[in-house]
Amino acid sequence: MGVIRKTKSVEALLHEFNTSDEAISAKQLIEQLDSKFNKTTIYRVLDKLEEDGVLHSFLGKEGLKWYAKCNGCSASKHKDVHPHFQCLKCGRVDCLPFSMAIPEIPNRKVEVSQVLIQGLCEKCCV
Amino acid sequence: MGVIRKTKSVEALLHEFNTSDEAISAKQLIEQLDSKFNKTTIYRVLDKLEEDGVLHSFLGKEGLKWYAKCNGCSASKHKDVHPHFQCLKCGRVDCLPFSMAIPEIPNRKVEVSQVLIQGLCEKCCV
DNA sequence: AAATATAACGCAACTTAGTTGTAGTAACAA
DNA sequence: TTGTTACTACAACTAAGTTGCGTTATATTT
Repeated sequence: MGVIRKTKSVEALLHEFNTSDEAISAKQLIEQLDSKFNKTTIYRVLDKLEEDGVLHSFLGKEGLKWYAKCNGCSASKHKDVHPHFQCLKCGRVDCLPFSMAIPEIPNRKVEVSQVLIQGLCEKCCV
Repeated sequence: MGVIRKTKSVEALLHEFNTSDEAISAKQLIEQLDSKFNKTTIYRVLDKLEEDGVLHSFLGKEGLKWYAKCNGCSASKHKDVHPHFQCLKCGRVDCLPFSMAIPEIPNRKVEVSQVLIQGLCEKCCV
């Protein structure tokens, strides 16, 4: 399937991701768009956008789900191994612009990988 | 602080981690020891054991919290960069016995890192 | 342009991992 | 054995995310 209809919620969410390169958590989107859309809608649209390969998702600290625009990654072969960076001070998350090599492991089949690096971001480092 | 008193719950939890090298999720421990201990107790003892450097924790898929015995990692300098492997079929999780180099990032301060690799484990690969 | 099919939506109720407050209990030192 | 206080159980809560379903909106067909 995928995103078929161009509805207001789809456009609003895409707009959020187009105005910034940072990752956005589902929680944050729900808070931000609370007056306009129901949280169920937001979760479902995010699911769809991920299925379509428009966004990819990952878990930040405390198990919150984050979404970011897919740049290199296709919907079919979704083997993103670029790390995500979460600032421990301001909470912001972004995708780091390089790949990390995930090693093959004897007798196991690697399918997906997630690297979460935590620390202080540029702004909070000063 | 740390684990001060040798209570039944502390012993029972340590026993679980000593009889296997696999990681165990908080959820699983609560199910397993449900008749013996309250879930609050289990969460609190796990916290303590982690503070003490006896266990380390990380998030698996779906944001569940997993715990595993600390082998190399000291309580003070807790920069584990060994990957964790979660089997997508049977759900089992373990620590992979090698370290991964987490790169330094310009203008950022890396503090902790987490690598979660998902795929098929030895048993489910066949 | 109206009719139709169905994808998408809002709402409310639910699920569940994890947390908090508190009064009672048990570990351990004196 | 007594006193301090760390630890525990219980119940009530929090919050992210999910589910079911009747209604609405999109896009296709006539």
